[in-house]
Amino acid sequence: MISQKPERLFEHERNSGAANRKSDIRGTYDERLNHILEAATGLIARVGYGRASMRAVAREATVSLAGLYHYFDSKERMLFLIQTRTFNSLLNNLREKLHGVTDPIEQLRVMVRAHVGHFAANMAALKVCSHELDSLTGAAHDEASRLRRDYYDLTRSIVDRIYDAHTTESTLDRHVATMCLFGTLNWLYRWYDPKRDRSPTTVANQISSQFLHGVLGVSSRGC
Amino acid sequence: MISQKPERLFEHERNSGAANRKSDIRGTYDERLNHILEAATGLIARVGYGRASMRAVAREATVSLAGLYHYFDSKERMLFLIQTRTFNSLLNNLREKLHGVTDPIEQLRVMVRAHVGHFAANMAALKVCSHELDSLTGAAHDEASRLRRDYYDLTRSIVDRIYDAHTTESTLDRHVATMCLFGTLNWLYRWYDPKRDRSPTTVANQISSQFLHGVLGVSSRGC
DNA sequence: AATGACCGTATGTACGTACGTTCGGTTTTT
DNA sequence: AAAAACCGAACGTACGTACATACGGTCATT
Repeated sequence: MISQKPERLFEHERNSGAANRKSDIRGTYDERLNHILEAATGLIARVGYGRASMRAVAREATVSLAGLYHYFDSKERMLFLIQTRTFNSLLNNLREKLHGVTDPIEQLRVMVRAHVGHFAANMAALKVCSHELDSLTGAAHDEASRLRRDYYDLTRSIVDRIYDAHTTESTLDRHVATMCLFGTLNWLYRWYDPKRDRSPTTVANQISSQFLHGVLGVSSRGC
Repeated sequence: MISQKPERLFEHERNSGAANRKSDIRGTYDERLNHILEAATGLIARVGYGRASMRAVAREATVSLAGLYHYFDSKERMLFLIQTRTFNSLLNNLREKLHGVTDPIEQLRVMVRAHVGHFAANMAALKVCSHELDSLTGAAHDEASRLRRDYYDLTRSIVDRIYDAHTTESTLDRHVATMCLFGTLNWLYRWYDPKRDRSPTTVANQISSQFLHGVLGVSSRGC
């Protein structure tokens, strides 16, 4: 675990107990942190992490430059928080949607649908996570990688089950197949605009269908 | 067209005619420019365009900082040259390999093989082209986009022919299908290491097989 | 009920640094 | 001697971060 600053997130609520707080027009600590992170996410998605200066983030979030450093002690930690939150919500969302689904093929459809849906609802965040993978260093990079790895493992286990259940013998490498899927999904931010293009569900259906036929069709059993 | 500095590239060769040049241990103008661009490409691929300082590029290319500006008048133009050259060689290579191939399915196999092969031989350059798409601005950005667009159009025309020849009616969006393929290909730089993993040919075969089965299998005709 | 120590939140300002670029000059090549 | 190639040193700027400070609440003590 990494922690060195307030960032209590969900630890002891201030003004604890009383639901009616008179002060604090701007909301709780977490709400304000969220607001800042959302502003930062949008800006980074637009201009990239390197070119997103803390001054610009502050302007975007209507906070003073120094005020930012009350919520995180460095720019890199800000990016870390963005990535961590996004990946956690991606993972939790997927685990939840997967609950009760047993057919591997349906599991994959659920996974793709969840991912595309999550993308459509959080384009900026997913763009940042896809594009700024290596902007973190040291322990922060490791922890973010661990989260990404969890997401991969979960998806990979679905792919494995599909192979095991439907394929007699196959020349396809499962890692390659999984990475192809991730490529398709992580590249979305380069071209897909849910507002302009077909609906997330439609796109998700096409992606899973193509992937499933691609993987199953290549096996010696045909369709 | 964009040009405003020497960058003669292939214009009047100096030392023309004589193959035996006594001077110039360091080679012709183009050779030295290439050397610098290659050094820059490697560095940018490693640390990203934003963090690749001109000082570091100069060090990497064993040129003085000011010496760089003899070859291009700005950092952005350096990136532009890298992207332009890579895309041009990608396109020319593909057009050449496609020559004489008429079967659309074989055309797609050729395209994927060419791309993966080109990637394996120029990992750093393709990484830079995939990752720093939007680091160019203005006219340079437009011209790079145009090249990318040409590459897309060429691939898209193959996909179209596949659909037209082998599909009676299909619910699949051709643009989506093409972008999925590009996602798979452009994401290679995130995970594929030809030295460690399976050979480029093997990976290319798997990618094209999956894609073809994915696209054809979904059509109502089955396999 | 009033006091005062304390904490969370927020700000303005300044520091040091690293960056892209330029300039004037020197060396090398033709 | 002219031109091309190259360089050291500097300039201006924009950045991340640190510092000193201020305001408003909370709460134990008086």
